[in-house]
Amino acid sequence: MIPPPNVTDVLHMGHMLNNTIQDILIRKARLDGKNACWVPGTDHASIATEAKVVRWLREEKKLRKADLSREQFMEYAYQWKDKYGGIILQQLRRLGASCDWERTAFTMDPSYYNDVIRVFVDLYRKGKLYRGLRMVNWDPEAKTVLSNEEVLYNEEQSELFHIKYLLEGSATEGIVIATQRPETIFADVAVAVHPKDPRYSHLVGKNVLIPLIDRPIPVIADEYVDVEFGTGALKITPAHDPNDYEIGQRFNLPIIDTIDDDGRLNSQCAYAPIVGMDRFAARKHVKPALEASGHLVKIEDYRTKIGRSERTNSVVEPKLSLQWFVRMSELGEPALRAVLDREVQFFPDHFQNLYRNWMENLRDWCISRQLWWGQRIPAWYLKSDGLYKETHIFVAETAEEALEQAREATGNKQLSINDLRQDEDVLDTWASSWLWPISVFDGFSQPDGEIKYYYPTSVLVTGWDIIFFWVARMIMAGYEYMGQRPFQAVYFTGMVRDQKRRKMSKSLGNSPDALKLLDDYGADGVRYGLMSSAAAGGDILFDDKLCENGRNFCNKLWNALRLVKGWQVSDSAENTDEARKNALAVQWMREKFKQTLGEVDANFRSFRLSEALLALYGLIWDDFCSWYLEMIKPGFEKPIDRVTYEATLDLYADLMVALHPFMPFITEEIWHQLRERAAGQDCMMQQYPKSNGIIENEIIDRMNAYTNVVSASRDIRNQYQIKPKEEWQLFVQNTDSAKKLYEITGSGNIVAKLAHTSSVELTDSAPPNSIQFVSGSEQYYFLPKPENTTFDFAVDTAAEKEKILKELEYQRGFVKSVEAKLANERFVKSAPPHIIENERKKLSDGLARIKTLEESLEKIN
RNA sequence: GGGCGCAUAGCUCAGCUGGUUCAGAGCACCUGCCUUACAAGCAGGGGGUCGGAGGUUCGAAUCCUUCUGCGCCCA
Repeated sequence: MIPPPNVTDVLHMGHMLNNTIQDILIRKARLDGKNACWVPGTDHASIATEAKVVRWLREEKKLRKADLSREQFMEYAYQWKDKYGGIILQQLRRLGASCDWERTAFTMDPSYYNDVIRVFVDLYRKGKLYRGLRMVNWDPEAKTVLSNEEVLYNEEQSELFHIKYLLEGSATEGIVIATQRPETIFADVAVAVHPKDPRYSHLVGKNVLIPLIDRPIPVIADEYVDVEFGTGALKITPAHDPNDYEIGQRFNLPIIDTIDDDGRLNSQCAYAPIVGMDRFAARKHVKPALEASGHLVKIEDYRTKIGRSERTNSVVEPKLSLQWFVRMSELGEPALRAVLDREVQFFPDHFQNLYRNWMENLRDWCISRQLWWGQRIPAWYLKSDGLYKETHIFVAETAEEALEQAREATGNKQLSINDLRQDEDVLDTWASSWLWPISVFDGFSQPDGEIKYYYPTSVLVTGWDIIFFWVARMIMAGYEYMGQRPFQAVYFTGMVRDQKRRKMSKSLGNSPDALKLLDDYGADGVRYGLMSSAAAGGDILFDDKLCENGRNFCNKLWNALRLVKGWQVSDSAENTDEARKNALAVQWMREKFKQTLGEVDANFRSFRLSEALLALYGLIWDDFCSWYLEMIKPGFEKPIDRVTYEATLDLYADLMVALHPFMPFITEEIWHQLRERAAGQDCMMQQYPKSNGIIENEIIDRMNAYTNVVSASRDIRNQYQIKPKEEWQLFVQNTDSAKKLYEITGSGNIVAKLAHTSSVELTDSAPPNSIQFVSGSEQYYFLPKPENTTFDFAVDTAAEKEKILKELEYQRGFVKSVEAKLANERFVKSAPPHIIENERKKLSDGLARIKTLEESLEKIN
């Protein structure tokens, strides 16, 4: 499942990471022979898009939203969407995203829109959707509700009033509360203290009187109260503060709403002198009154965050308003169980703790938004009831149906559509995107169609920041409407951060230009860069350097192609000997490939994609390029034998298929360059190489021994400043193990070729003037060819001796620890057999090595 | 206040079921090489005892407890 990006989005780092991961999974699935489907699309993103449209209207069309009708606005909004929306889908193609483009969906497509409405009606009929009070951000100037995003918080200077509420029946005893809003004390319904606060415990349960009006209210105890803040006593005003509202609900307290839509005190306010005044004027008025009555203890200067309307800059008033809610209790239960039972598996799995914590504390979901861009709520009210006082609600998919309901309910057959008013609000964006896995396969309108084939889907890839907004709700919708999970696995990506660990965002301006990155490093380079350090769930600190690695890797791949394609191929008979010698390298490379594929497969199964990529990177760069190609590379201006050449092309092509999910462009290109391909034959449609079959560890160990000898001789060249290309001689002490090591055809050739020696020969005695070294448990001698008398060098015996002594010391310590382990009865008794076996082998290898080292030391002496 | 996570090389991070594929990768650094695929490269090299303390175990970077220092989410 693709998380649909907002229709307003342009490609940024988060999208690139997210979609690269999805593309890797989808390409791998395709190569594994599965019918992989990846539905792309966009989300209408009500708030973000509406804000953009409003700005566009203001700047381009010189129009204000307030001057437009809803219909006009929507027309403009669709115009905007057609012109500027969905750019991101084009940009995703550049990244290589192999979506099923003909399936592109949009959460406001007519059919999708209908699904959302259908679900709303259905939930309402099932009693899982209701209308209730909720605290919203109210702009008293614009007289509109603001979304959280439209409220700007800034520190401002304010005053904290300490006001004494007298205990009922007492002239002196009382409780002092601290508030910034003395004009709201007439809406108070309680005073709350912390249950463990000794200062007030004796007052809990008693009544205190609101100053100036002397209305009694109870003193209650609640954990919410901060003992440190103010006086530790909090006035509870459910109508004018969200937290107070919560406490009021818990204690079943009444709600007294004293402020009208325009910010003026209304008749609910029992203190007559301020009724009709603006809230700030009222505050000014209350101050001297409290002072005169002796209730005002003191006023403190106070800095606090004040929320102001983005549009009018007026101070936002928390206000209770009627909103639509989805009842979460029943929906949440199966969704929680699904994750706990691993019906839906999270990667990394610790996110299920976060999920559980949230799901066990579910609050009902407010799904109405005071916007126009979105699915309009399909609820109608009788106009005669008056705005916001609706007692008759008709929820239906169409206005006609609602009218029908209204006629029936009122018994008035004469009602017309003009007597009804449709709810002005639209639905929360997530109330459409939670249906994505069902709706994109037409699951609601054609329940027996392709939804049957594609649902449940396999994997969802998304950021953990929307685990509640989106993931949890899709799971809920899945069980509610399909009776089963929407996906088997959820892969959580981390956030892309910059070098200072800040989240990359447009407002900070710290996000690299995604398109420029693609230009600079190529899509494959960027994909490599993103993936090489992106373990599931972990944030990635993005650095261009990572993409540089990716680009360099592409370059490496390309150069290897140049090398291989530059070879002349010979079919002549004398090359069969060459082929026999090369067979060892070919066989080794195949085993190594198989071994790595095993790791890659395991990594894919557990979504360790960066591990899989790094395994392939190492295989291709080190094993294939640095070792294998050098082993089989023909001499200057010499041809390569046909057998080895063909085997190499096959290996190379298979490597490209294996790497293809990660770097689709270059692998496709190289795959085509390697051989003539029939039309329609593509790398992306091949079969992923199989890791099955037993791995011949013996050949891998053997090759390890050879490459160690090569490395040791290169080290010596470095030390003695011997030119890499200068041909020397290499002898190995004639022992049973040495004979065995070099009995295989081609083994000596490989070592001699890579170490640039004329050959590797067995010798019974140390050749004079040779440099000794030990590799594995063999003793080697390295010396110039006899004719190369010009070469002037002296063996640094002291240094050689020191090196051997150091190595001896290490090996002896090593053997000692292994011996101690094996002598430990409890170890031998309780450790699994293969561990013990391994320890025994370590011991014998170590002992053989010590023996060789000791002999080597003697020779030097 | 509740919850989640992190601490391993100079930097960014891997390290799965506890055991020589356990201390690893890339970058950075040092030495030598423009070697007839590749200087965006090649060949070598130095560098960490796995945040501190305790415990479980024959055996701990890995499991448990605790402390310290960070980061995030919810309130």
